[in-house]
Formats: sequence, structure tokens, C-alpha cells
Amino acid sequence: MITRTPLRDQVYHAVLARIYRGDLPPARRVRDTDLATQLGVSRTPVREALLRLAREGVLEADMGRGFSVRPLEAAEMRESGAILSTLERLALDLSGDIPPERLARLGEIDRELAATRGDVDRCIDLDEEWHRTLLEGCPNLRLRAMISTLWQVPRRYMRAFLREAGRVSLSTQHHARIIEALRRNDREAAMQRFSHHWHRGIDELGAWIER
Amino acid sequence: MITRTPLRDQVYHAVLARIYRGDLPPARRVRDTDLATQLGVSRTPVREALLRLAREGVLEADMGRGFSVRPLEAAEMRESGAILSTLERLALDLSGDIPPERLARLGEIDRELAATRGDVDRCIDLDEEWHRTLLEGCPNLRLRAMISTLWQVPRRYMRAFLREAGRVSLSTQHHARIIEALRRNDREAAMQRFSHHWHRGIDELGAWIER
DNA sequence: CCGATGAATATTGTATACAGAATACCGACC
DNA sequence: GGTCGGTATTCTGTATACAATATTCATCGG
Repeated sequence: MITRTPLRDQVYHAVLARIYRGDLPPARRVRDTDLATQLGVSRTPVREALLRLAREGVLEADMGRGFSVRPLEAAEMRESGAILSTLERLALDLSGDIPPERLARLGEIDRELAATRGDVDRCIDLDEEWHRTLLEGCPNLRLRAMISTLWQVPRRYMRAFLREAGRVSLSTQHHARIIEALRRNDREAAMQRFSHHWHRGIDELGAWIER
Repeated sequence: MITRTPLRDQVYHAVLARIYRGDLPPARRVRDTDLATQLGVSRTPVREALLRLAREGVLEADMGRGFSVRPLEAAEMRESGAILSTLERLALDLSGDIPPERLARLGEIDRELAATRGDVDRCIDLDEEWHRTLLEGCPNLRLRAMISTLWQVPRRYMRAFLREAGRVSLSTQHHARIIEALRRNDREAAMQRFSHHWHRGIDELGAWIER
């Protein structure tokens, strides 16, 4: 099965990759013509991708002034975090019982996460994969898609945090405790620990940004 | 203060208006060139608006096959409803105490809603305004924006329901009970009634779609 | 009569062109 | 030397052009 993906989608991911790589630092202006020449496409798909990123909160679009990478602000982090936390709790709630096979996979991811030293991007990828795996049983596809999109925001903050604070996430402990509760089929405790996990993460990042 | 709004935004609202007016029924193909000529603009801003609507779930975009109005499906309604319900509960939770002045305004909207007979669009507008007013104290602006965007989906379903089922919403009773709880400063009860209100609404619409 | 096949048409996705606004640069004046 | 004003350039927002793909319709064969 061959798949033809629109150029705008490829450009979208390419721009995100550049932002994550730190190639496009916060507050940096993003000129569509530059990107177009760099990526070897025309301005049209580039602009479509940039408009989407602007709607998702990664870029800022001022009328007549084009696009710029959104600066990292604690307020935005906390706002997005509150939303994402709530939606992930909903997704976990809607998921039926988590099958043991998936719990095992979660543990596996956690072990890998604990073993990762220094590689910030790998760390973030694994963390996001952990969450995605946890919620992959949620039947509300639209919710899953929305969560996936919203992750764009915390990713940026986590990346900056892990990079500059030089600290790897301590989330593996939280993860383990959540898994443990799920193993016991104690949804109540799992949910509470999940909330706590999110709360702590948001606060940690927020405090760092406001340093 | 003069404001120059991009054409894409005007086109966006124009297309939404046509969908609400029933001018563009579900499953109807939407040709960008047609819209461009009808609205007297070029294809570029039209396409930008359509891409946004597609991302918001109002339109469907198949690669190479353009856009079409998304058909109404109970599953989509329930999925969006679950998300929106949760987010509005979060927003209410984040709102501090609702000042009496706003409670009065909510009552006012409700009275107008109860007095509205037959005018479906007015009815939906008032209902949405009631919710917006209730949550306008929420400091999480991003959450408010997201809620506002998400309302696009239930609006379509409510409209179709009220039109064809010919029944005006019974939500004023629910609203009144929520306001009553808020007056007593009983957040717990208010939240519970708010949940109930959403649950009932979603079920009612869902059952009707699956008729 | 129905289905398949092919050309003609229509429509999308992308590229390029153009006009107006915003920014940067430069000189003159205080 | 600093600041204001004007001009030139850059860049955005929009329009148009082009190529490739999907759709439609008609014709042909079974």
C-alpha cells in the first residue's frame, strides 16, 4: 500500500523537528520563503503547515508580521498542562481494564527510560510513548488524537528543561506506582497517582521556567 | 482601533455559517473553487479555511479528493461530547466563585431561552452563550479557546436535532438547578448537576441520531 | 442489458506571480 | 551624538497558473 502524504504534512513534521532540535529557538521569526527554499518546496505547503502549527500553539502568527516560534512561558505550560492532564485522566477513565500484556510493555518502556542517560530526545520520546501506551485502549479516538496534538506543547518545555537543567526525569518512580495500582485493578488509586504525576511534572517545569 | 482580519478567517466563518444554515448538508462535497468564486476571493484563503475546518472535525479531507462536510454520526457526537463535557467541568472547577452579577446574567439568558419558541438558531446561540458566560471567569485562556473551538461539533448536532425533532431544549431546567447550587456556593452539587446536564444532552442527541 | 474501458473533464495539490504592508537602512536636522 | 523622517527592501497575504490525479460519461464488448 503506497501512501501519498501531502507536502504540508511533511513540512509540518519537518518544522516540528527543527524546533525540537533547537534549530528554531523560541521567539525566532520563521520566514516561509526561507523554509520553502530549505525544504525544496513552494511557499504554499509551507504556509499551510505553519498555519496549523500556529493554531496548535507552537508558533505565533501576527497579522502581517508572519510567524515566530512561541516563547516558552510558564503560564502557557501550566494552561496546556492542566488541559492535557484532564484529558489523559478522561482517556484513562474511558479505557477498560488494562490488559497485563500492556502493563508489561509499560514496565518495559520504564526500564528503558530509567536506563537512558543523557539522551534528552530519547527520554522525551519514551515518556510520551509510555503515556500513549497507557491510553491506547481508550475507545474515544478523537480524544486520543487531541491528546496527541496537545503533547506538542509540553514536549517543547520538557526538552528545554531536560537540556538546561540537565536532569533526567524522575517520572519512572511515578510510572511504577501507577502500574502497580493498575495491576491491583485499583482504578481509584491509579487515577489519583496519575493526577499526582501530572501535577508534579507541571509544577516542576513551571517552577524552572519562572526561575 | 481598526482591525484587518485575514481573509482566511472571514472565509472560515462564512463556511461555518453555510453549514449551520443547512446550505451545506452533511456528506456534501465542498469545492474550494466554487466557494472562491461565490465569496469573491481566490482559492488560497479558501483552502486555508477549509484545512482548518478539517482539522476541527467539521469537514473531512481525503487526499486528492478534496473536502466534504462530515456526516453526522452518533459516535462522533459522543466522543466530542465526552471531551467537551470534561473540559467544561475543568473550566468551571478552575473558575473561582461566580459573582452574583454573572449568576443574574445566567438567569437572564435562561429566561430568554425559555421564551424562545421555534427559532432554532437563536436557541443554540443562547445555550452556547449560557455556557460561555458560566465559564468566562476561568483564567485558563487556552482552555476557553479550546472549548470555544470544540463547540463547533455539538452545534451541528444540536441544530439538526432541534430542526428535525422540532423540540426545544429542556436544558433551562438543568441550567436553573446549576445556578441554584452555585448561589448556595455548593460547588460539589453544581459540578454534579453540570455533569448530569451534559450527560443527558449527549444521550438525547445520540439516541436521536441512532433513531 | 450490464459491465468494463477509455477519453474528456473537473478538481485538487503545488508552484509562481503580484500588490501592499512592515521593517531596516540612511541621511538630515536638532 | 541622538532622533526623526523618508526611502528601499523584504516579507507577508492573496491571486493566478500549471501539472497530476480523480471523476464522469460515453462507447464498446460480452
